[in-house]
Amino acid sequence: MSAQRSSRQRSAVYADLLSRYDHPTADEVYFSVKKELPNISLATVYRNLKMLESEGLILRITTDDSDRYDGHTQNHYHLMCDKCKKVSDLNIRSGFDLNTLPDNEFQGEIRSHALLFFGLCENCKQN
Amino acid sequence: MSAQRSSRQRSAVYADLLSRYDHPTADEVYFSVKKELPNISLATVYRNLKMLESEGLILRITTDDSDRYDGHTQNHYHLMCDKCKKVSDLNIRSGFDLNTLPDNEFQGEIRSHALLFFGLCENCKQN
DNA sequence: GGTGATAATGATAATCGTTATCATTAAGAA
DNA sequence: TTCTTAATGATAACGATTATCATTATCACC
Repeated sequence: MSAQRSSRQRSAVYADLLSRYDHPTADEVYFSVKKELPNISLATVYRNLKMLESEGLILRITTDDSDRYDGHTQNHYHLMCDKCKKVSDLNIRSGFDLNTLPDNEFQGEIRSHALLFFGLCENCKQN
Repeated sequence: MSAQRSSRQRSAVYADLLSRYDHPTADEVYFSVKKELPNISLATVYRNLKMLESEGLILRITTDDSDRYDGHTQNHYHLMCDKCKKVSDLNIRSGFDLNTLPDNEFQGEIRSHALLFFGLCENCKQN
């Protein structure tokens, strides 16, 4: 019943994300993977990004513009630069668990969160 | 030069957001305001939501689906329920400033952040 | 190493939230 | 009241993402 099969396309999409740290959009992954698999379709890229995300192999970063993807799933956050709009990695002081941040009155259940910082990346801060 | 004028439409959009706590989408605001101003256009709602946001009078909550709006700008966060998909308010233990969370190695500048929690709202947790 | 069932693909149409366009209306200063 | 032009309503356009569907390719089983 619905066993998953491998495909060169999915492997290529995943390998592309593992090889880079610039948090590309689906479109950017598409053009990058196209160099190796010229016939790949944009729909296939979207499909595989979604699959890889649901398997927990990659992260999707929701922004005001297009979503961005990250092949590195170790715990970290992201900064979107107000000036150059690039997304960069941001490490957090250890010992924090954001999911425990809500006050004690909250009777629901926190399972996860999405956090995106804004400001100036290191490059734009210096120039 | 480009003085802003008032309009019944903008006032109605703002009043609607002030009167509710359910973080409606643009579409939901549209149908709500339509009761008072039957001829209002969806484009006008979008325009005014954008204006009000840029003036800092309302908040926009970016989600995977449609954006949602909040007329109450006191510092607080939001939870999107995994089950019912509603967005509810979430107060945070005082004393935290998330913008200081990145470790000391970061040489850029944090100005703001967007944080959305996921899990179960109080209603869905109980049922 | 075939072969058959079906998961995955490529091409493209469709969807949907949001924005742009533009002729018309209406604030509000003079 | 008049005049300038900001704001509106209607709707076309846009862009990111998803759905559709005929074709291709994986891989469990012989």
